[in-house]
Amino acid sequence: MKLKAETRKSEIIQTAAKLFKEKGYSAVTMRDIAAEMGIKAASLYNHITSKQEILKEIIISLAETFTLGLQDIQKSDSSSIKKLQDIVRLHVSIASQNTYEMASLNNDWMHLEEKLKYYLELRLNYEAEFRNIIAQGVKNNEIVNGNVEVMLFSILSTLRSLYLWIPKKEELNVENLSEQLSQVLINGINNKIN
Amino acid sequence: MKLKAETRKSEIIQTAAKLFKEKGYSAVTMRDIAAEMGIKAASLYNHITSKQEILKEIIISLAETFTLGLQDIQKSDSSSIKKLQDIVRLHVSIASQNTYEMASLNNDWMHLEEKLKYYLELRLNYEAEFRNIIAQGVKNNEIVNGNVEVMLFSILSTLRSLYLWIPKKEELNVENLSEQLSQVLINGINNKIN
DNA sequence: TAAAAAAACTAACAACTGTTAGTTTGCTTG
DNA sequence: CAAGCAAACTAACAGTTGTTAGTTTTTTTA
Repeated sequence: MKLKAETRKSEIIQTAAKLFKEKGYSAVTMRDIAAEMGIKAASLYNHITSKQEILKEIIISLAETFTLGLQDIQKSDSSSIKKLQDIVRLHVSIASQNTYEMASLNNDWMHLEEKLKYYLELRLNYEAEFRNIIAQGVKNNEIVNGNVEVMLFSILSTLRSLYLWIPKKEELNVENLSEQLSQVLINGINNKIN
Repeated sequence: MKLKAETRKSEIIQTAAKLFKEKGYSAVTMRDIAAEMGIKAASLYNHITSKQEILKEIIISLAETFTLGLQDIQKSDSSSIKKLQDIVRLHVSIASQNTYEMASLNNDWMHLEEKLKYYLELRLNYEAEFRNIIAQGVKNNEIVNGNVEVMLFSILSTLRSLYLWIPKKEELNVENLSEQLSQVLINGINNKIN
């Protein structure tokens, strides 16, 4: 049946993502993935067409999830600060449910072949929309009149690294972490007494 | 002569680091490195003992540079905020001079073999010292009384990602970028009018 | 329970991997 | 200019890689 095949395929992808996080795409062999599942490498090909397909499925579906999430936020008529808080929550939420896949998205995108161009489009577009939200906030006087690129880079770097850090938190409360992270990213850590 | 051999060896390491940044350690072959230098793979072995040695040299020397830099800052009797500004400058400075090597440090450390344990020690120690500086600032009331782990993670993630972003800046003024980055990381981006 | 479908298996391939051994080239120096 | 040496070369190795073909086992379905 199609449904069961989909299930087995997704098990392979999940297993692969886990190994990709540990050693990177290139260092993981089809035999590694098979061994982790307790089968032989050749058996994988009953469910997938190539190693490359696994990587593509991991990265593209995750990248599209981010893109859709950001579009929703952008459409809303919230304040710029509120939009940034929503973006933080988006990243915490996605990263917490996809810690393995996030590693491939961050570190192995360059090994995409046919889909590389499409991925780069998604990423560039994502960054441009993010930048617009910050720039709009500066115009509004909601956000301090500083270097927009530095703000974008700073926030996005932190959000993109979440997957490395979330697994170490024993109790993960998405709402709580998002709140704390927004606080730090938006208001800084300085205790301005003056 | 010893001096000339050292030079050729460091050329190999630099070439390798550049390729490692593009595709990761595992995806770069000795033949790739050789081709980039216009020689054959076997010739590399007149200067280095293994592929593994190249990675070790890249990562360990960079990690030690960070460790030494942080120790200097820690020793000083500056305020906690000033120490954080110094750490930002340390990272901007090192990252701007080692954009290739930073990629290996961030993404390929798990492929270290004999030196893996030592690397993990250095990293854990670095994070602990960084955490202490923040915690001290909280005690001082210099830093807001929030979640120290979140602050540490947020700042360190940004600093560790600098190598991805610095090459895109046409004009790189270390002092200037450090200043702007400190501003964002420490004071946030919120334009508190109230 | 028999047929069909899904999922595993064995065996093998051609290409590629890091590395070694032995040899040749070309520059430096006495 | 001859000797010595650094640095390149060719050829080859044993192991690993992704993948295919063909076959057998297991599970599902009628």
